[in-house]
Amino acid sequence: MGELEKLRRELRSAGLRMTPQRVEVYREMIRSGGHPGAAEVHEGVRRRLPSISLDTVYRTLWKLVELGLLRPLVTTGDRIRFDAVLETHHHFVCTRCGRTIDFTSSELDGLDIPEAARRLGSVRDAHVEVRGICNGCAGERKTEKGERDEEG
Amino acid sequence: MGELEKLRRELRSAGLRMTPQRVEVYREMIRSGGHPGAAEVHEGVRRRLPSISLDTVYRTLWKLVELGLLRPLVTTGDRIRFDAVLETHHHFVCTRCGRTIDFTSSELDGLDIPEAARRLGSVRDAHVEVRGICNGCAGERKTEKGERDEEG
DNA sequence: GTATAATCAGGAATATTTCCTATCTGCTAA
DNA sequence: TTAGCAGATAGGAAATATTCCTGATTATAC
Repeated sequence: MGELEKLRRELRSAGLRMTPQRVEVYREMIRSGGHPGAAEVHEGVRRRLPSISLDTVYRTLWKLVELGLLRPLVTTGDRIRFDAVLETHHHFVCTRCGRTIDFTSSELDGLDIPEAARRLGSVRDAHVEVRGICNGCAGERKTEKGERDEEG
Repeated sequence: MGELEKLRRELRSAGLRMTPQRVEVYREMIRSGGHPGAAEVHEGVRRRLPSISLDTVYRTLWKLVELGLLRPLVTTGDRIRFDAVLETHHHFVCTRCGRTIDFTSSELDGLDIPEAARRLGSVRDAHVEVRGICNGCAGERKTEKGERDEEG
């Protein structure tokens, strides 16, 4: 299914409108492939919708999270970053620099959700968050805390 | 091992000092049992160290994250929340209200980390994040976005 | 004990995120 | 196809969380 169809379907089933702003924010998230923050998304979408406001970007991003199309990441303290939920993937989070790196794993997909979790609500999906020190940080001897910000 | 011993060990091996502020911030995190933000921790610690500054609380929380003793949560947009990494537990995150609920699962503990993740750096731990709609939100028909804030 | 590098308190500064509201628009039903 | 309306947007203002800066203090190794 095309990604826009997915968007259309989710918006529809939630009784929300398919506006150009919503379409472009979602497309920008997919196109970026990474974990952009609201400001990056705003900048990207402006190329197509020059007058879109930052507030709309924020509202839209959170709305898409609610619809399950995006996922906010573990915070790194600098800003909120988002991740497009496309095929299943998992995250390696570096506790030193805060970078979140995607990886895939067929073993981890299809992980079955234990009863203890299902009891808490209706489950939509699950993913694994692995924490540790990334190779980049392990290499450089000293990493200032200020670098928590960076992310690819 | 006592939690304070763990703190002492981690601080030591990182060449950091064991200050009363660090001890109390960590103890407060453990005592809270939940997912407090910096302001709550500050308030709690003040009972024992009335003059501790909010800035110190922030610095200490991030330092403890770096040491692997705390974990920042998936953001909900309002503030950064932290989780003490004690016995292994996992998270159910409600995409509607943003609440993060702990659950335990012996099946999910001891999940083995795939090569694809180990390649990215030195792994410390892993946990599963299940997403869906919590029972609370499923009950109330309408949930305003503003409620993303709340958390127990 | 003492030297010394690290940490602290407090307030100021920054930046991100959200709020407000008049205006506009996508969607549905006729 | 079009009218009507609930819902969405823009733009700037406001709130709030987070970090930075400095002189003073403190924990630890020796």
